[in-house]
Amino acid sequence: MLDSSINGADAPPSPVVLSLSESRYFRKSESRVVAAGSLLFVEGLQRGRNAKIADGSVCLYQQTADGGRRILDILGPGHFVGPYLTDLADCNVMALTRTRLVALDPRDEAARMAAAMRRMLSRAQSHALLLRRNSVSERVASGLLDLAGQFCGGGVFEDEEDVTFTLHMTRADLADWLGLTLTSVSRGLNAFKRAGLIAFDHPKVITICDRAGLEALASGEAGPTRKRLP
Amino acid sequence: MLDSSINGADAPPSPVVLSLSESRYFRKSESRVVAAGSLLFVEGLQRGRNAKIADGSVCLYQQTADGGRRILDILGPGHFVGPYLTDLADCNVMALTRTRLVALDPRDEAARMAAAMRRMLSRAQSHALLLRRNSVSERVASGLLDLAGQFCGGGVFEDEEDVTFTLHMTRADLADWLGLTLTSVSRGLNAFKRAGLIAFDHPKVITICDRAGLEALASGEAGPTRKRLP
DNA sequence: CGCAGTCTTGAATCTCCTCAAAAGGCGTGG
DNA sequence: CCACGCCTTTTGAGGAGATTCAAGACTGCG
Repeated sequence: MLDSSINGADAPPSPVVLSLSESRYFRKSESRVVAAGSLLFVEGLQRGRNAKIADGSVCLYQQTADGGRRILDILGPGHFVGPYLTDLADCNVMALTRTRLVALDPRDEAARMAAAMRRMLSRAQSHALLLRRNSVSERVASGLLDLAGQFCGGGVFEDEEDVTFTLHMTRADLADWLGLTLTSVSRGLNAFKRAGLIAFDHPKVITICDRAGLEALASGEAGPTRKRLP
Repeated sequence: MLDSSINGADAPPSPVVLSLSESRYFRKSESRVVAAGSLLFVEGLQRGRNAKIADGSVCLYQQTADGGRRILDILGPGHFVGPYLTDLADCNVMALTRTRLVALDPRDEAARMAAAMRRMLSRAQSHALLLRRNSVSERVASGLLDLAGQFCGGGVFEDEEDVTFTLHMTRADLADWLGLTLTSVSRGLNAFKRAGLIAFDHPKVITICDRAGLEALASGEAGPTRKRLP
């Protein structure tokens, strides 16, 4: 699913496995392009360097015993990856597309990592809250808004114009992240499309047309189909 | 729900709201008993002290706009509470029973908080993984095992003997935490009881009889009722 | 062009939720 | 001490929504 999902114009034939602990690949103040589908960190790797995502997209996942993958989070530019994340709960990080990482200044690495940890904790709690709600619409809408906020080009995401971004993942990955099935995600996206909330011709290029409507669905306002606590 | 759920033998008539930022209530190397249902931190309180739970039970929750509560986590002895948690995502901490807190030695507070943050991030990710699985059995089994590990008396939880612990929360709180409804939790618990996995006469005192069986259900092995990725 | 993987869509099943009512626990007050 | 009321818990019947199974369209690539 995740492997070979993106078609880089000049991507190397085999994915480049890049371990940040190998300094020849990654030195201070050096940036390096990582091919799509490549593992940034191999499982159990203790040593390594923390780095900031400059461009591209990365997913934080967990390998299960039966060979399946559990996507915990999708991280775009501005997020930090590295041992501070992967050391904890035997998580791995994988690039979903061509991703450029930049090293951190060792002088303020500690402070950056503390802030990144707080940010990731907040994201994990928000995601847990999202998964608590059972509705497909809420989950898909929330996921789209999260991705739009991360990949909407400049990062402003303020004006009322429609924002377009590319999904660096398949429907199956999206379903994995949102705790749904492939078919449910597809149905949800197409329902939003029919309702005029979003638009897409190519399945991977999504345009958000009615952001307010999506936010209403994401917060469970319009149509609390199922349970809601008083 | 959360309020006045526990009947302390000599609990004060009205819950004691205890803010750790008030040094007269909480000074270094001083421990204090907190009555059930009392708020440890009021919403938005920025200042305060981090502390370790010595005894009792505490829940980390989020207040929603419509007045509802969303329980993010249940924390027992050994966990740390304080601004490091509540500052992040407008979370609150509330005692579920008589809880004793102890202050931290300021010399190693920073290291303790970093470790506590990692631990909470790991827990949040695990909980998100749990909520991704839709089955009632998996969620209830996982929740019981988590609570048993936290409140099983000594903390060993290794021997094959049955372990008994008290639920410091109602079925509704459990359902809130696990992303289910009250009735589903009750059904799940009674199904486990009928199956001989657990036992309880009093609804709040649970005995785990077949831990291996619970773990099998928690991991989704026995009876993947719904979706499972290949 | 054909193939493999991805995406869409349909129909049937099944789980969980909603609504509802009854039983049990707990503290209060007579 | 027992009755009463409040809250919690249990259990039933019904229905809505998601999943499962399955087949067909689309994209990208060799």
